[in-house]
Amino acid sequence: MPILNETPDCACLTLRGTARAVTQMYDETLKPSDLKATQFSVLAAVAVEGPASMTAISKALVMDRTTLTRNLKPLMERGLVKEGAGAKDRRQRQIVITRAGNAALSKALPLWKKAHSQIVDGIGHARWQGMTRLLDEAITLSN
Amino acid sequence: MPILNETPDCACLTLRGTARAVTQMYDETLKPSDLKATQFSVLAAVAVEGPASMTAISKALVMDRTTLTRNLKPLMERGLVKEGAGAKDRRQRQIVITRAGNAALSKALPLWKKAHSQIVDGIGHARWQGMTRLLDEAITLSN
DNA sequence: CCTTAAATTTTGCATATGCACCTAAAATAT
DNA sequence: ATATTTTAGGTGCATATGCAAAATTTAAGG
Repeated sequence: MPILNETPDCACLTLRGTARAVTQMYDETLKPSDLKATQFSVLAAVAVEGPASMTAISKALVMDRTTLTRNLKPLMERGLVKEGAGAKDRRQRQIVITRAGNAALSKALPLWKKAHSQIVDGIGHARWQGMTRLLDEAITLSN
Repeated sequence: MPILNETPDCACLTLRGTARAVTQMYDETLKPSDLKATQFSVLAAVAVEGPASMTAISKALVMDRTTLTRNLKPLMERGLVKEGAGAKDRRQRQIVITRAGNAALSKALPLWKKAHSQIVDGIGHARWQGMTRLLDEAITLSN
């Protein structure tokens, strides 16, 4: 057995593993809404950011621009979001949520709340706040 | 602007975003070793778990069995891990690290330590311990 | 103007992720 | 001994992720 007994502590491994586990629970809980956790987040971001460019949405999600392009694709095909017309700059695409998108979001919201509570209530709101701060610090330290 | 001003707190979104940011930093730091963060973790797990079955390794990594199958593929093709022979049960595959795999791991280890320190030293060891506990709790709450 | 630089987004390539389903082999039951 | 169930693993399909490079359009410099 070689040198490595320290790697189990790996920050990246731990964070990725937790993200995987939590994502699976969210996916399972959101199943009746036909949205996956990531799709819900993207849809919510489009809803909140209003008509917005790809770059703006990707920044709101702290997600790579090119990843957003592909994550929007299934939502586009299902007609939950669309490309709006009000683009003064012809390079930009103004992404907006559709009526169907809002309906899907409304349907998914109570399921999301259930999944969210399972984590946040389980950990406790105060401790969850602290955890959020730590996660933000980890992001800052990565940049 | 609809109902959702609560979703920015989303546990799943926050955890996934942090995992993405941290992974990118690890990937960048590990670049000279020609290993990505996930590959490093898988390789380290194979090294530590010794000759072990797919299921055993996937459990050690808290990773889906089928995901491990594909994550091992590039490592296999590069000859960093291989299938050993000592399988009494013909269903099982005994995965072992190769000499080249150990060399790659040794080369990557100081880079991993650098990336790890950037997060853990930045946050502080005590607080990182607390964070690890919280992340473990989140996993438990997801099951 | 016109050339070059900058901004916005998409594509090619490669890996990462997991559910549903399939195959094969071993364990158990009858 | 044969049938059933359980266990170990892989495949098909779909999404998720991001770097490098391309395509398009706008802005800036001379």
